[in-house]
Amino acid sequence: MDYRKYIAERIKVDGVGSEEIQSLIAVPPNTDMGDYALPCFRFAKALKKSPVAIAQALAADFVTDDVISEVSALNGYLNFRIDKQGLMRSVLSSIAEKKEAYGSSDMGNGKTICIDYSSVNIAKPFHIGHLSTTVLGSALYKIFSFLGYRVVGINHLGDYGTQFGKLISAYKHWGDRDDVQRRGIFAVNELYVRFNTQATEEMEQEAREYFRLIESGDKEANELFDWFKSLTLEYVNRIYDRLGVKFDSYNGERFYTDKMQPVIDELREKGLLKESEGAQVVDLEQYGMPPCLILRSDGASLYATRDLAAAYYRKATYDFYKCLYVVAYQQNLHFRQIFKVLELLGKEWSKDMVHVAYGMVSLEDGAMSTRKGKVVWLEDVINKCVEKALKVIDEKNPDLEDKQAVAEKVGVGAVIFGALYNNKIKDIVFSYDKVLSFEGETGVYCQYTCARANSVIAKSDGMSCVLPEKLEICPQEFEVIKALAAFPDAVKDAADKYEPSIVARYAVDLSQKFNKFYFDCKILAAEENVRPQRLAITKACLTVLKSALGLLGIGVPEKM
RNA sequence: GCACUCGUAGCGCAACUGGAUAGAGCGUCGCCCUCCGACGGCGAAGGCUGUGGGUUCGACUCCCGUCGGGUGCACCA
Repeated sequence: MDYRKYIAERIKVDGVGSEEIQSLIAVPPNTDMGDYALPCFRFAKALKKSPVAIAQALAADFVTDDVISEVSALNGYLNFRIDKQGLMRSVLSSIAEKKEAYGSSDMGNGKTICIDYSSVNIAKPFHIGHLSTTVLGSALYKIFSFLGYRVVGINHLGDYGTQFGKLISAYKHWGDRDDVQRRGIFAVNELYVRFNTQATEEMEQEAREYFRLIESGDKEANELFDWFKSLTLEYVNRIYDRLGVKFDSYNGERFYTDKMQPVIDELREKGLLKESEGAQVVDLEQYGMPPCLILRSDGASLYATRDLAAAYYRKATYDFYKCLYVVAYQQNLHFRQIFKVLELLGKEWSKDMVHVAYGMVSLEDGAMSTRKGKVVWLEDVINKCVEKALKVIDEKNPDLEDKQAVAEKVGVGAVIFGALYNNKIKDIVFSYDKVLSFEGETGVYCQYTCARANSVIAKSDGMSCVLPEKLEICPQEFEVIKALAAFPDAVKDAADKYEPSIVARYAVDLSQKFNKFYFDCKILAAEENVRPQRLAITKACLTVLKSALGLLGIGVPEKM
C-alpha cells in the first residue's frame, strides 16, 4: 500500500498535479501529529489564501475511510492519520506471505547494471583501504538484484603496468620459489617493496624490458606473471568468500590491451585528439578540466585509454542501463574526464555512467604506506573481530553450539557493518577500538535483536499468529509496524542514492523499535487477544531484519 | 593558484533531496535482571548546524563570500 500515492490522489488542489502533491507529502516530526503530512504553503500564492486556511479547507473536504482514519489541519500542515488496523493487517500479511522477498521489486526487470568494484591489484595484499569499495559494491549488487535488475559484478583487476616488470626483476634477483609458494602474496609484495627501495638503474632498465616481454607474449615472463596472479586471486578469494562477495567478471586492465585501438581511431576521426607536449590528449579546457591524456609521448596507452575501452566493451557486451564505478573520490577528476570524453564521442549512454565515490581510509597516525610498513591488512582485522566475538560468546553464552561459526558471522558482520553504516563519502580513520566495539548502533546489535526474536519464536511453539477480528494496537506495536512498512522505500532510496548506509540505518532503527516493543509489551505472556499479533510482529521483524542485513552481506545466527 | 569535497552535542555520525520542537549511538552521571536473551532497556546533562550575507512563508539542506580539514590538477594506476 502506497499511502503517499493514495493520499495524493484524494487531494485536489487547483493547478497542482497529484504527482507533485505526492512528492510534497512528508512524515511529521512527532507521531502524535499524524503519520503523514502535506505542507500547504506552496499552494498559497496560486489559491490566494493563507496556508492555514487552505489546510483547514482541505481537512474539511476530506472524507475519511478505512485507510485514512483522521485528517486535521495544524499550522498550515494537513496531517493524516492512517488506519492502524488496516496498516497492521496489510503489513503483517504481506511479510508473512512474501517472506524474504518482502521489499523486493520487479522495477529493474529487463535492465542491466554493471558495477565495477573492489578491483584488486595483482601482487598486492588486501588492506583496509580496499574494504569500502568491496563491501559497498557488493551491497549495491545485492540491493539492485533485490529490485529486479540483472547485475554484473566486475572486478577490474589492476594487472597492467610497469610494476609487473619490476616485480619479475625483483623475483629474478632476490626471489625464492619455496618462500613465495609458502607465504604467497606477502612474499611477493615484499619483493616489490624491496625493488622500490633498492633497485639500481640497471634493474629499472631490466624491469621495463620485462614488462615489454610480458606484453609481447614471452613464455617465461608470462608464466611468472600468471603465477603471481593466481597467488593473488587465491588470496583475495579467501577473503571474498568470508565477506560473501562475488563477481561475474574478472576482466581487468590487461583484458583491454587489444581493445583500445578502435577507441583511439574514433577519437582521431572525430577530431578530438590533439598533440600536446608530445602526448595525444583530448582538450577539455572549455569544460573546466585539464586535458585527458590518451597516449604518452612514447605512444603507450594510459589508465584513461583502458577505461574508455572498458566502457565501450561493457556497453557492447551488457548493454547496461547504468554502469557504476565504486572507486574512491580521489579519482573524481579522472571519471569526470572519461565521462566527458565519451559524451564528446557522441555516446548518449555517457549519462548512464556513474562514479560512486567514497571517502578514504587513514590510520590514526596518518595515511597508510605500504613501503613504510604502515598498513593494516584486512584479513587481520577480520580475524581480530572474529576472535573478539568468540571471546564475548565464551563469556556470555559458553554453552552455545557451533561457537566458531557464530563468531565468524558476528565478527565479519561487525567489519562489514562498520564500513557501511556511515554515508559513503565520509573519510574514515581506522581504529581497532571502533571496529571491535559491539555495543550501540552496530551490526552486532541488529544480530542480537534477531537472536532475541528467534528465542521468543522458538518458545512460541503451537501458539497462533492469526489476527483476531478486532485489533487493539499499542503505540510501541504501531511504531514497529510503521518501520516494517518503510522497508521497501528504504531499499529503493538506497538504490537511488547508491547509498547502502540507508539500509544499515534502517536495520538499526527497526531493531530499536523492536527492542522497545519487546520491553514494554509482553509477547508470549500477553493476553489472548493480542498475543497473535505480537507474535506475528516478532516474526515479521526477524524476517525483515534478516533481509536488510542480507542486503549488506551480513549473516544472522539463530543464537549467539 | 584552480577544481572537487567535507564542516551538526566532548567524540564519530543521522536528518526522508527546502518543512513543524535538529535525532540516535559512544563517552559522562543515575536507574532496571526471582519478569519472553543485560551484546539489552529507561532517564539526565550536552546545540546560535564553522562563520557573514542572500533567496524563501520556511534553510543543516539552495546561492555568494569567508575560515578550517581532506583530495585532485600531464605522460603512474
